Amino acid sequence: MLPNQFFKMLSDETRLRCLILVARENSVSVGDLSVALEQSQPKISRHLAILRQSGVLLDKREGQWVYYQVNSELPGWMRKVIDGLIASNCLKKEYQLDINNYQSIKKDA
Amino acid sequence: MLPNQFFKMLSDETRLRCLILVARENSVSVGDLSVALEQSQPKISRHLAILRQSGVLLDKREGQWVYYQVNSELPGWMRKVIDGLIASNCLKKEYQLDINNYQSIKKDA
DNA sequence: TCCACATATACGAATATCCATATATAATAA
DNA sequence: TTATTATATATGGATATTCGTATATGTGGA
Repeated sequence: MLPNQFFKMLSDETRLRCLILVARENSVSVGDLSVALEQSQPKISRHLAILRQSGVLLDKREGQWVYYQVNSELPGWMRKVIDGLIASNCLKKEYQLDINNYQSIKKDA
Repeated sequence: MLPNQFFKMLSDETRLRCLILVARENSVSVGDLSVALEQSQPKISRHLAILRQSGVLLDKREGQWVYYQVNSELPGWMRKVIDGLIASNCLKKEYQLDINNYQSIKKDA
C-alpha cells in the first residue's frame, strides 16, 4: 500500500478511532467498538471493512462475534505511525474517552 | 489540528510528494516543485495552499519566487510521521525520482 | 507605463466519500 | 424450524475532493 493510501485510511475520524482502540486493546469486537465509540453498528462495520480490505486490520470470528486486531505483518513505517499516535502524550486525551468507555464495558461484563 | 485532519493532508499523492520533497530539501519554490513532480503549476499551487492553510508548511516570498518549508513548530507527533516517512528505507524508492528530478534542476542552474 | 514571469485563485464538471436506512448473512438456542 | 443476536452489505442522497482551464495577482525590468 502506498503511503498516501494508508493515510487515507487514517483520514476519517471514526476509522482512526477504531484503529487506535483496536491497537491499544489488542482485540476488539464490532459490538464493543460500536458501544465504545457511540456510533451505529453499520457505520462501524463499514469502516472496519475498509481497514480489513486494505490489510491494516485482520478479523477473526468466534461464534457470533467478530474480533478485529492490527495485522502484525504491517510494514515498519506503518507500525511506527500507529505506535507514534498511541505513544504521543499530547494525543492521549483525544482517544482516552474511547478507552474509558471500552474498559467500563469490559468491567461490567 | 486533529490527527485525522493531518492524515487527510497526507492522503493525496501530490500533496504528500510536495511535503516530502520540501521536508528533504528544506526549502523549495513552487516552480521547482512543479518541474520535479511533473505536475501543472496550478495543481501544485493549490496543494501547497492547502498545506499552508493547515499550518504544515510556511511560505516565504523572495522576489517573484515563493519558497515553502516545513513549519518548524509542528507538534512532535506530526514531525515524527514526516521524519518516519523520510527515514524509511522501504519508502526511499517511492520518492527518489522526485529528489533526483529536483537535484538535476538545481545542478543545471 | 507596458510586458514577461512566477504564483495564486475562481469556476464547473467528474468523481469519491460518508451517512442513514433497510436488508442480508451467520451463528446459536429453543 | 423459528427466533434472537451479531455482523455485513446494498441503496440512494448529500457533501467533499480533485482536476483542467481560465484568469487574477504580484514582482521586476525595459
